[in-house]
Amino acid sequence: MLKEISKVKKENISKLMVSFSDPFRLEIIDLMMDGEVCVCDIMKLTKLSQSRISYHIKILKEAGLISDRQEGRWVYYSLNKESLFLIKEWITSLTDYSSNRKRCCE
Amino acid sequence: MLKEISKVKKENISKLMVSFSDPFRLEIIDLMMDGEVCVCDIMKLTKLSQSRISYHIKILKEAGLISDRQEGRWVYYSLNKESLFLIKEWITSLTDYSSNRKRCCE
DNA sequence: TTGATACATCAAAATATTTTGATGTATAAT
DNA sequence: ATTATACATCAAAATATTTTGATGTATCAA
Repeated sequence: MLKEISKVKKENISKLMVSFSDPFRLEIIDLMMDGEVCVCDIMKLTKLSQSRISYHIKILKEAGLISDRQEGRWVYYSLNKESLFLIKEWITSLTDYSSNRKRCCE
Repeated sequence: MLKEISKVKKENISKLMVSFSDPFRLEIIDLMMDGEVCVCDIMKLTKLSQSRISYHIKILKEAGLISDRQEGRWVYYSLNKESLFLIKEWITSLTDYSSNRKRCCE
């Protein structure tokens, strides 16, 4: 249950969800499904400006959703499976809630 | 793969993610884990103002994350398991991406 | 060592979201 | 009928996020 997940984890979830909440970030995430990509790849494939991409990449990185690896002039970004697993776990805890109806306001 | 998920579904995902992106909405979702709640419940448990709660409820409802059921003066809200399942499916598709590294920018 | 490439960072402007307080509507109890 | 409760809606203000264009840094090639 979410209530048993620590405050730290809850804040992680919150940040991860925010990182998912922008359509352009979803696009970028989409591109990362096939493996590593660099900013120049994203530029070619999305037609977003370089600084705009860097901004969104930063949000994703700070949420812990992606990892980076530098190689010369290029920085390769890829999805962080652990974070995805954390979210999946959380969603699962939501779907498993007890459906006992209870009356309120009485 | 996300690419195979239809545009409509993608937009659903986007809206669902936005609905998850506010800490107060996460709190409200949390409360719904144990079953149905009404606005007055949420007011008592979160100390948020009534209109503020109504606003967030609206976002959650429009994203399809929650369902409502009126009974007299009260409106009971509960999590919509189908939507949660959709998200879970999507996250799963992300975790299943092939990890074949590929070079870019060359 | 000069110039080009890949990307990050910054501040300002543009835009979007959230909050507040007031008002509106429906239900129900007196 | 009148009043109270539960909630929705609205417009304005407050706040947060995103975009833009400029500048900065590191790497590499000539």
